[in-house]
Amino acid sequence: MGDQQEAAEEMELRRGPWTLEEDNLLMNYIACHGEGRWNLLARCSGLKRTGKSCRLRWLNYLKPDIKRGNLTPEEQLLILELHSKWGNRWSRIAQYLPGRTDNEIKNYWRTRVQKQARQLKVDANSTVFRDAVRCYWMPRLLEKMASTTMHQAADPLPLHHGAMAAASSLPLNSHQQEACVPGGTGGAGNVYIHYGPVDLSPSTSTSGGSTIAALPPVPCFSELRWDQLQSSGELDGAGVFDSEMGSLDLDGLDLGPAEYYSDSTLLDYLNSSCTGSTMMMMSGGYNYSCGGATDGDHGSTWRADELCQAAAIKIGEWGGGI
DNA sequence: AAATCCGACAACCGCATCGGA
DNA sequence: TTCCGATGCGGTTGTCGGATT
Repeated sequence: MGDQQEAAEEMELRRGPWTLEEDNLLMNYIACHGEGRWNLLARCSGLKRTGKSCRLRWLNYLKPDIKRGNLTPEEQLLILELHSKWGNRWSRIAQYLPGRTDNEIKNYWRTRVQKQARQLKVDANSTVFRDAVRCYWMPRLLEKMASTTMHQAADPLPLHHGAMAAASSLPLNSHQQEACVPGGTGGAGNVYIHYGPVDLSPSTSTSGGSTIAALPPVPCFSELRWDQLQSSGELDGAGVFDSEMGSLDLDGLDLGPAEYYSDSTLLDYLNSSCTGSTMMMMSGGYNYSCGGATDGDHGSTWRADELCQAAAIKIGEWGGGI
């Protein structure tokens, strides 16, 4: 009898895509009772779903601060960097991309990044592919970011003010709030500004305060948790965003000497030993400086457009469009 | 115009971990 | 200390819509 009843209840459980009515039920219940206790929620809300399903639907789709739309080049860059460090730790990576879910990041990796690896006929976790990402994909993303920034700089609309206001109104979870106040490193560098698919209407500028207004206009990186990573020591110097200076220093993005971009095949380059270089992108001129890190000498310097042009050529030779 | 392919993403499943009794 | 339910995480599958043939 008990088994039959359980089986009958099992039969009633809904699966597959959520309907608008189910979404409304779930949102209303959470609005009244808050998140958590998912099994209780599933029983009491009238939803014929498992607690797991309710939790997933809320976290991945219904939660108000979920960000919609394509991943920005900045977000892609951060995913590549963090994945190279942590592997498939999707939830951990997601902590550093506000509004993005682990599921979304995982899907991005599987559909975009692994696709590139397949086209190149290498394993996505192989050293060769990781080096290819660092040497060619990341510069390409940086190029996109640079062009976006320059475009925004040329835009007469006061984008920054609207975005700052939007940022000030966006809630942070407890973990993120903690990260906003790293001990002993106060100052403007610890204030997060949200750019991207948020309401950029200047009319929304209500608060934000003088602290935000005093920030330098460095729109592309500010949304991400570079300084959270820096303050927590997570990157161990592998990627540091200096909010005050407005510069990004990605140690380990080994670009190698200039002749590699013209004279060598990519495989020759990847097979060569050129580790430990430092790549630095300055917010003003977008210059990359490359060279051996052992002596602290950054060597020769190229402009971003030159470098990315070379990278794009190499990517084209490989037949791997980004 | 119809059929097929393919990419993107939502959703499910199994396992691991955590925390309270 | 052990058990068990709740929750979290990562891998995988299913579905849908746009692109291509």
